[in-house]
Amino acid sequence: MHNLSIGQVAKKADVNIQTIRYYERIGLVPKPKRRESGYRLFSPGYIRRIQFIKHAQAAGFLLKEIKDLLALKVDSETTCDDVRELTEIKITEIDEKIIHLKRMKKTLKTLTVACSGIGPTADCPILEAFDSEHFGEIP
Amino acid sequence: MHNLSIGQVAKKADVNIQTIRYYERIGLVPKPKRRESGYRLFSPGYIRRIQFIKHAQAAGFLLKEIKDLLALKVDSETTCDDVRELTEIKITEIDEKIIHLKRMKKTLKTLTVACSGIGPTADCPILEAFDSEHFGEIP
DNA sequence: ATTGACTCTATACCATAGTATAGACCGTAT
DNA sequence: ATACGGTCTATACTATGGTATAGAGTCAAT
Repeated sequence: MHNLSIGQVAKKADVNIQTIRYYERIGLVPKPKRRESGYRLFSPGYIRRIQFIKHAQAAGFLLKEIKDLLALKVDSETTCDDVRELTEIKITEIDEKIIHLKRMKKTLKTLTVACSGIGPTADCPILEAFDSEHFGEIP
Repeated sequence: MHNLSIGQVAKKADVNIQTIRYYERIGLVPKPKRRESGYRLFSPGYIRRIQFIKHAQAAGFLLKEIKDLLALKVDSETTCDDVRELTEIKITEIDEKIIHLKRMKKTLKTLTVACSGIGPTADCPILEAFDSEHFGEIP
């Protein structure tokens, strides 16, 4: 089996048909060949390509960044080090997100501890905190 | 000073004018009074309301959820416990996001370690990993 | 009275990553 | 030959949280 229809690729790569067309539209995958009727014809390598995208996405890369990654892959001028650099930037970004989330969590945790759970919302310390001018400051 | 123009509120609450109109549109803030000319007239309490929204947002709540929070605040039937429940759900969500990010980070970290940084991208272990069928599996 | 700053509405646009739909056309099995 | 399913393009819509713009009208100071 050589050429696959878009439906077959979608099934094998476990993505929506529209997603494949979307990837093509934004230049994330090359334009496939076409039948005379206009139907797309995909070589089996396309499935790998889509899985590559999905894996990189799962690792935290945006489609735009994956596009860069794929460009590096093709460009013989670039080295493995370029890829590693992008990966390290991504790690830093992830670290920043984690720090941010931890800070949010800490704030909420403090508020739930202060909240007895009884009484009307009018006296709720959580809502009061959101109302405070000093919200988020370290006491 | 009693009534403020939208520009004054925007400045004091440190948000964009359009943001205030947007909040009004989605029902996050009540519709303000109007002059005869149609100009909005805000009571000073509006500034607090917008700051409440910004604080809750900084704590990780979506505008939709903040709307719920504000509804609880007004409803005399609900108790402080309802607020705490939403807050605890939010903490759980934040935890899940942190776990997800840590997993992503670990994957990328493993890949950078495997990458010598020298050689062409064709031999890059990071790109190879994204190409692998076993990506993300624990070895 | 006129200028300049402000505000009004409505609409469109940004990023992000798709999904859904309409209406037309194609491919193949019966 | 016709029915059914697949595919085509183009466009609109989803969620999220806004920002930008056009063209009209208003306010206040000079």
